[in-house]
Amino acid sequence: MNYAEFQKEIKITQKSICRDFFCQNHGSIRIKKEKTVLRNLEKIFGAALKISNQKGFQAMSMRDLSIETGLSTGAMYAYFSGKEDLLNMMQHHKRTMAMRIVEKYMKEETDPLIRLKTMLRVHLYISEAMQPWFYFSYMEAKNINKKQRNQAVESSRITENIIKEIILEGQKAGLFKDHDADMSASIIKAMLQEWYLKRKKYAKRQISVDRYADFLESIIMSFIRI
Amino acid sequence: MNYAEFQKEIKITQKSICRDFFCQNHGSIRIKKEKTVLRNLEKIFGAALKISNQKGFQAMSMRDLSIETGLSTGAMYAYFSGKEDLLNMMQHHKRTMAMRIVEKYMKEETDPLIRLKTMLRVHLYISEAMQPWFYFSYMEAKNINKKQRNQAVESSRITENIIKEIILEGQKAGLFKDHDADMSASIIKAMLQEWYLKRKKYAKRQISVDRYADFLESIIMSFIRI
DNA sequence: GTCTATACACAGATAGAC
DNA sequence: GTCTATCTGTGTATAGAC
Repeated sequence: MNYAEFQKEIKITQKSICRDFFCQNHGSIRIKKEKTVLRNLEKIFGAALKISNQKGFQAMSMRDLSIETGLSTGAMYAYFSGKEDLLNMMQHHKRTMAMRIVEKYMKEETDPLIRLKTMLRVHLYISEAMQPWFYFSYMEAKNINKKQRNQAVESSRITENIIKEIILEGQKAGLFKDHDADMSASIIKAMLQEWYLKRKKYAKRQISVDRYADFLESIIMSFIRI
Repeated sequence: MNYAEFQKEIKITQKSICRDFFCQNHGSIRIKKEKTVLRNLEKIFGAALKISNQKGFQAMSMRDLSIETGLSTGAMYAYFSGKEDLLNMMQHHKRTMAMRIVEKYMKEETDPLIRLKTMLRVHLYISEAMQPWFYFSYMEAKNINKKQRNQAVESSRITENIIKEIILEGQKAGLFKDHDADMSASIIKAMLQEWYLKRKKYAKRQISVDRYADFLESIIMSFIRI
């Protein structure tokens, strides 16, 4: 699998993300015409990600957002009940989107070695397709409410546990070295996060997500495999 | 070298950090009595790091800072000219402190293998001794002014280049595998950052900086050494 | 040196016209 | 559905007493 294939299969676009969001949240959105909602949600999410990822969500004013979207501040409140609500909505949505895709792909394999390799690629490719969302989610995690934060911590723990379980299976099967599985999983997750946190740096150096994935795979294999 | 030894040799304390700061900045601080300045700078920096690292620098109000330090808002403005100034001061100071220590240690060795190992430990140990500063510096990097940001990018580039140069030397000496040195350096830096970015997680799991250093060394050696 | 009181700019949010 | 106008709270920063 490479990124182009992944994209073709999943088709994560701004529009699909918004459609998905509308299906799950049409209760709390005052506007009812789907086409209008999609058009404006795309503007709002896009603008919020752009401004927040430049200077932080707290530093983004509703006026900033209004200018960037081309909507009035009044109009925006038809799509969310307040600034904090927008933040929580976005955090929640990123999580559910990402989790759903991971689960779909991870169910298909059983061999630990292939599972590990697949897992690496799926995570990298999702974070690439939704890079602004992942960056946002990471940098703004401090500001969300307790309930959401617990969910975020839980979700991150799950990701790490998936990696850990694969490593343990590999060790049991005699394929992997006897490293501390907890620590290995942590480090691997850090290397995955590096991709979306420093994406600009890699773009400047013209390193594609596929090349990054290949490199990661090679170094992880060299320290984890017997 | 372990962390206890490092600490004994360097003695990085909040007080030493503030004394150091005062020596370099007494021009821009209105108060002149050193003892008073040190006492209050320690309060201000401590409080600013605590609150910012909880909810972000932008979200921290001067009133918050005033309550946490026990100083009035008026009094604080005797130590910096505005909130933005405080941020830039802190960013600048973290950089110079860290850089100075790294340079001191890195000049002592020539063998690439030992240089790499030393470099790992020195970086981890500095970031441990100044963890709130490192976390702050990373998370608030977006908000600083252009001049400071360029310095920050430059400083980060230098760190990465030091690692890269060591790897290239090791390859030339026939000690290291022929991996892409740029990528390897990036990944190693990411693993170093992981320590201070997720320090709470490791504290909860009772993993010390020494154990983390040992683990990092072992996995880096296993993928980098021939 | 430090405090209290306050200026005044700007934030988020809403009401009501269109 | 969207806009304009505006309310009200909170933010940073300062002036002047002590």
